[in-house]
Amino acid sequence: MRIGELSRRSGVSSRALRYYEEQRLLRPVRRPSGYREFSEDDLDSVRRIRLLLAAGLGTAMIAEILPCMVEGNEGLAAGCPELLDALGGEHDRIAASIAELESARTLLARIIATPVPTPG
DNA sequence: GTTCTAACA
DNA sequence: TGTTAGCA
Repeated sequence: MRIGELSRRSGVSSRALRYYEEQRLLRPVRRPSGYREFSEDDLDSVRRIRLLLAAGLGTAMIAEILPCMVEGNEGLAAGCPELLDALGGEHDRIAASIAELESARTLLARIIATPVPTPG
């Protein structure tokens, strides 16, 4: 299928799909016309890419993970255990970010709740 | 009309 | 990432 169809079926803009190719997340073949030709599997790939992006992963990491995912599943294939370490690191980074944000929120709430001393 | 690349906002 | 220009 061409980029327009994949875009419609995936709900992802053609601009984004070209970007994913540039980031080597997708490898469509080229027709003699120069048009990209995507496979049915690419539709699943796009869904996974969106899932992984939503999980806060960068395109480089996603490029490594994608080949390790199988069929309709969103889990990792047994073949790439080394990725679990990297993902664990990502998980920890997110946890650290959450902790910082919670701290900031608590501080802000305290500042908001603290009454200004009235002169006198 | 659709897609392509490149470039700008 | 959206949009636009100029092609094929």
